[in-house]
Amino acid sequence: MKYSTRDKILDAVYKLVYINGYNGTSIDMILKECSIPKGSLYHYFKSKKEMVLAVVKERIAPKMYEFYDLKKVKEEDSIDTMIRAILKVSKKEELVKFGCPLNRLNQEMSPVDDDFDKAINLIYERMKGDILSVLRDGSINPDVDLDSLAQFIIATVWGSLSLSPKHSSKKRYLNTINHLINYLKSLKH
Amino acid sequence: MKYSTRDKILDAVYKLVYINGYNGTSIDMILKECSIPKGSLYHYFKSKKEMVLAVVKERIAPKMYEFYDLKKVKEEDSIDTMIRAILKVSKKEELVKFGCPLNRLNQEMSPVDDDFDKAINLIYERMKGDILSVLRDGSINPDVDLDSLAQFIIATVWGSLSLSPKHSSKKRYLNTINHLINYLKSLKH
DNA sequence: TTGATTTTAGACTATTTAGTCTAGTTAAAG
DNA sequence: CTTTAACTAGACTAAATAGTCTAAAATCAA
Repeated sequence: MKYSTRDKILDAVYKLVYINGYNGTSIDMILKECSIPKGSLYHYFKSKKEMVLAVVKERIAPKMYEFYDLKKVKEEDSIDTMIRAILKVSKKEELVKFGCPLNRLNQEMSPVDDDFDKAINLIYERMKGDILSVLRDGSINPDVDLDSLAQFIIATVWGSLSLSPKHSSKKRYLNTINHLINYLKSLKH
Repeated sequence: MKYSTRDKILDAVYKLVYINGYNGTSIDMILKECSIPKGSLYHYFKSKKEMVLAVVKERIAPKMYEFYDLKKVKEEDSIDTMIRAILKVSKKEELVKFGCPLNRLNQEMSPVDDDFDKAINLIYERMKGDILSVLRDGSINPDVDLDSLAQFIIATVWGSLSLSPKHSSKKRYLNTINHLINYLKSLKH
């Protein structure tokens, strides 16, 4: 299994854009990071934007589905499944340290570029759908609106991860998110 | 009361950086936005970075303290005060549309620049302190950790505001944040 | 092996970037 | 009115930016 040039590029761009943002990452930084010449880069991608959109689809999306993978943490009770997924996030060091890569790019690019907005929202909607389907076949108090609850869960996790990157820690995340867990427990039927 | 050049610059930079980010805002964009020559800009600020740091201190900070101003919404019960403050956020159109300006800049700059990290964290800590002092003289269940609760409130509000700028609305914010309000109510002693 | 295709290589270009510099203008202070 | 200081004006510079282009090298199919 060889490590293709295209994969090398996508990995480097993922890493650099995650930390420096889209506008904070230059083509030269990317070339240096993965030691390839410019010709190769523009052989695989027709522009910087196309390249980063590819990263969204081929790197960020799978990571998001994996981070919040609900099948792997399935419990008998749907609330317990959610709680396990939320706790599992704390084990991903990069998430705790730098926040959610999708949320970061979303904040930078969605207000100024429709293509990013669409690509990112697609992932967001699927995540929300995944959460919803877990919540639906659970034992949740029937007068709770599940759609807004799914949204609330994502918003709270993202928000907790976004508090001051430099001073973040697993412990801080767990302390914050503990309130979400308490709330979820209170919704059990 | 005259509208000084310096104020004009700070207002323009606030607006442009809010939407386009630090790296997405060029000096030329700023000059165009407020129709002043380059010489004036560099007369008042020695660099782009100094200028945006001034915006953080003189524009973003006051706005944050105002957005979440707890004195103006004071109720008898501290939980009710918090709830009113959280609901008041929905009335600020720019917040609902583009998210929290402090959080946006924080995500872009804190991981890559210590000066921004410090300036932003100072504001964050003061906000947290303001919230804490309200929570403390209230009727909250004594085994609730107030520090992490304050953090949870900020994280949840910021997270709710950051969900897909383009598709945000007052209604969506209120739906999401309603779960936070339910949780806060459940903490009453 | 041969011929075609894909991939690498990096010099080059046009534009944009932050920031400098000097001369001119306006306002304030005496 | 005069002198000094604050401010405006924008041409200019050096570096960085995204992207182009042509030629060479490696890979693949016959």
